[in-house]
Amino acid sequence: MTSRPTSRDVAKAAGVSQSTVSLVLGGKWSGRVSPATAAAVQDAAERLGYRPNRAARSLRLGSTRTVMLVVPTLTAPFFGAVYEGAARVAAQHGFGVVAYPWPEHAGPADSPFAAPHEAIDGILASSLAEDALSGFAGTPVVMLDSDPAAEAPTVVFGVEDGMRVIVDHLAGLGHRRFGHLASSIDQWTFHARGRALADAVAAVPGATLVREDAALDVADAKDAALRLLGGPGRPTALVCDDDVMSAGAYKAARARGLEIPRDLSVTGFDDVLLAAALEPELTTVRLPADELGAAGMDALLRLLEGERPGSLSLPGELVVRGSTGPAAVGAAPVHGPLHG
Amino acid sequence: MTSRPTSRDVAKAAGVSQSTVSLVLGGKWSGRVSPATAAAVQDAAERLGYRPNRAARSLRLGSTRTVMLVVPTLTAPFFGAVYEGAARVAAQHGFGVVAYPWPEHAGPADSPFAAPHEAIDGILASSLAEDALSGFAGTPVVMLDSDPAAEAPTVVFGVEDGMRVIVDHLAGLGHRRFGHLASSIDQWTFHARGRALADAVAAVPGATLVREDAALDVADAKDAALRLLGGPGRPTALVCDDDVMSAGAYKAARARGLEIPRDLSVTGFDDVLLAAALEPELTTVRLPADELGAAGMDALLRLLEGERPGSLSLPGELVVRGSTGPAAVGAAPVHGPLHG
DNA sequence: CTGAAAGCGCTTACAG
DNA sequence: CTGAAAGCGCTTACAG
Repeated sequence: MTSRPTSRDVAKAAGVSQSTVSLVLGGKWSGRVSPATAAAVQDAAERLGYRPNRAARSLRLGSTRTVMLVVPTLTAPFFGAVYEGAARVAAQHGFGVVAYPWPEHAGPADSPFAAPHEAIDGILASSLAEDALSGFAGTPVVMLDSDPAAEAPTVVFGVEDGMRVIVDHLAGLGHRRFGHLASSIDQWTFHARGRALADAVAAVPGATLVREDAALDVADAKDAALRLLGGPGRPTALVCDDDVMSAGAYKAARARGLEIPRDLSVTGFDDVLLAAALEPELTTVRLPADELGAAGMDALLRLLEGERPGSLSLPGELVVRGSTGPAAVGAAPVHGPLHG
Repeated sequence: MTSRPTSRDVAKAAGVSQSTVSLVLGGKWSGRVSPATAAAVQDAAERLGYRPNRAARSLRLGSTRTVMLVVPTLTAPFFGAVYEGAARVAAQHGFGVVAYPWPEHAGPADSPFAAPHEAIDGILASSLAEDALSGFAGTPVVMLDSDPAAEAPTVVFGVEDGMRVIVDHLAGLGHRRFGHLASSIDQWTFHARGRALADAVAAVPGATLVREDAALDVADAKDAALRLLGGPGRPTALVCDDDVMSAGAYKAARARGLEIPRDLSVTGFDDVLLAAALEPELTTVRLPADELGAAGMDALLRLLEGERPGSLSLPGELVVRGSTGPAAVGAAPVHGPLHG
């Protein structure tokens, strides 16, 4: 046999009909096919190396067993990990995952979905605005890392807890003057981080917070950090929205002649490769991106089966490395609340 | 009409047969359908928002218009860029791309391909050993970033030129004692880099080269760099196989009290995010990963059309930043060839 | 417990 | 220049 065997070939080999093959191989034979026949079918299928034709099945069933993962970019290691987690779970259920990078600046108009829209059963969307998917009404969707108040089921990180833990850590080291190196990207997670940080700092007696916004790249973050470190009463701790921004903070510190962590503590968020590559290594909150993808795919699969999955929040974990240390007593002893 | 329109619906709306719709929409109507009829069909299709059902087309045609991209990991930003380049070109031809991360340690046995094998037309494999795809005899394949001597068409980077340019740059700065921080990963590109570096150094009169191997992570690279910098007559320039390894070299330098680039020059390879995040910023060779993906997909698409695409080499580009500088005269003036 | 038949939506010879 | 028909490989009522 030169070409791939079909269910008809299996039927012939097992001496049964095509329907019986379908029943047995689809696992729906209990009480409908005799065990002996079922065994014969399974044996024949294995012998011939039979694998069902997905196109035929899709056509018949009206579903493609393919879901689309929409991410801002695949170039950030974070989203690569989301994909891997999602694809792992999908594969266990016989689903494939097609990734679609959707850059922030692309509107629904120039959507890259034109083609694939037809060929998917559902959408997993990560770190997108709620209305970005407006063209997809009717397609089941699960939102990752975005506003849990949305209609669709969501899976997010507990960024609020993450920020709280960072502030606790820094406050415990004696820091009271905080700077927030904030992402200017309009995404739920960054809004949430900003709010959580402000709340956490407000809960520390005598603590202050100043904030500068920057794009998610090293150069821009450096400029913003420079501003943060410029004035009198400069922060003794810089809380960054993201590890990449921390790299900018490091550069600004060096430019100002500040040594980390002696003169300045810096924290990140995400714990990507960068965190361990920096010198000193970065204290940050580890966000399990692959678990985000896996949990999201799990929810989407449930949704496709008619269930109504609830929303979920995955905890981050503080990883203390070398970039945080005791607040230098008397460092930059200008205005701003004093403390012992 | 509540469900998606089919070609039959379009036919009815345009007052023609299904065959005519297929001919017109498939662009095969020149001289077979009158322009007026064709226009009517196109109009009806647009009005109804008709989009062909891919499953049905796949079943009929026996091809899925889906290709698989196999990469070692999607967590490295490099491979994310390869995917984006490949997916862009594929989309222009109505093809989808499914990514499959295939970790180095996974043998053909525990291949994740079990399921998707059936549903793809071709394979784009990046940075894999030639025999990794042995289970896929018969499926058209294009190899990326791997041995051009393979049977399959390949697209690679001109790593030899890249190494040569690095050595020229360093030699021009007066360096003669080179250290090679080499990747221990068994991939063509690293073997090629190693050979090219050795050749280039051999072409510099009076130059020497020592080598240490390490895994592609910061900590392991640091240890190897420490060994390289340990002995007498230590290298004045460290050539790293990869930007990540350079981060390890930086740490080793600091641990040894060497300042970059005053006491030690360091170069990377790839030019990923990390290169600009390090302090000082890294001199490295930029490898256009998205172009690799795009060129590879282009070749694969040709292959699927029956052409026989040739192999291709994409040039890298030296990006000089702050990590390289003049060799300190008299630095570590021990044995090893002397020079003015 | 098992089989014959219909049909998912397309494309492509084939007949007119 | 246009249409009727066949068939890709499945799954699922339906009949026995």
